[in-house]
Amino acid sequence: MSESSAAVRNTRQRSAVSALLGEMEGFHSAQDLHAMLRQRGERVGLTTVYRTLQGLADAGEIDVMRPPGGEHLYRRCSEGHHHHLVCRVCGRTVEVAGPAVESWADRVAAQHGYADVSHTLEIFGTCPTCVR
Amino acid sequence: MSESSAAVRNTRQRSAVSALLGEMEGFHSAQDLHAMLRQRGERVGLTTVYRTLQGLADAGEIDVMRPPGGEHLYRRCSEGHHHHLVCRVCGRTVEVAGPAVESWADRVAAQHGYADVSHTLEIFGTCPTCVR
DNA sequence: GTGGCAACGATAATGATTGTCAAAAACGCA
DNA sequence: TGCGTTTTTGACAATCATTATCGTTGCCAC
Repeated sequence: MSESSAAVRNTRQRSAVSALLGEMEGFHSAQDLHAMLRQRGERVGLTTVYRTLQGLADAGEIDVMRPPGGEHLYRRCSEGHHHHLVCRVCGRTVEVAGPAVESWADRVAAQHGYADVSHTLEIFGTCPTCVR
Repeated sequence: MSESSAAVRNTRQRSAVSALLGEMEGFHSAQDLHAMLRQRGERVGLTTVYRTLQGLADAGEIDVMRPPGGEHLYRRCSEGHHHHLVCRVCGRTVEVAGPAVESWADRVAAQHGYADVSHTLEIFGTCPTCVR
C-alpha cells in the first residue's frame, strides 16, 4: 500500500520500443512499429507495444497525433510542447511552436473558468513538393 | 449531363436528421442521434445517419469534433470558423473564436510552403461546475 | 405517369484498440 | 547469490465505432 511501489521496470521490450522510436523519422502507428520490431527479430507482443506507447505518451516522452480517419501515430520528438504541420498528401511533418497559441488557449479557458487546461492543434496542408 | 447533376435529394431521413440537430444542444454522436430518432418513431437506418452527418459536415453545415479516445461528435453550430472549449468531465462546450490563431496557422504554413491549409484545434479543461 | 438514378437500410465486414489472465521476468532484500 | 513478490508480458478474445455491400425504395425531371 506504500506509495513508493510505483516502480517502472526496465524490460527488454520497453527498451526495444524506445530504441526503435529513437531511430525512426516521422510518425508511425503502433501496428507499424510492432511489424518493424518483428522484422528485426525482436519478439514483442502487439499488446505490449500499445501499452508501452501509451506509457511513453503519458510520460510525455513521445508525441501522439490523431489524423482524421486514421490510427494513432507516435513519434519521439522534441521535449517542449509543440504542434505539427502535416502534409495531407505525403505525410511530411514539420514541428512548429506557437507560444502565442498556448497562452491564448490558457487565457480563453481561464476566462470561462475552466481549469486543468490542455489542447490539441494540428495544421494540415499540402507541402511544396506535393503541390506540383 | 449538365454540371447541375450533383443533385442532393430531399428525403424524409435527411430532414429528420437535420431537424433533430436543429433542436439539440451540445454535441452528440452518430449513434446517439440514431437512437433518438428511433425513440421518436422515425424510421432511419444507422448507415443513413452516418452518411447524412458526413454530408452535412462536408457541406459545412455542422461541426465535427473528435475527442481523444471516443467517437466523433456532431453539432449544428454557428456558421463561421471557430473552435471548442470542452469540459473533460461533463462535456459542456463553449464555442470560442480565435482570429489570431487562424492567421498564425496560415502564416506558419505559408512560411513552410504549405498550401491549402486547414487546422483542427480543441481545448480541453474542467469546467467550473465540475472542478468542485 | 414513368424511368433513371440517387438514397436507403439491414447486415456483414473491417480494423484499431482494449480486456483477460496465466506464465515469465525483474527487482528488492536477506 | 537465491527467493519471493509484484509487475509485465503476450496470445487471444472482445469491443465497438465506422464503412462496405447490394438489393430495394422512392425522389424528381420529363
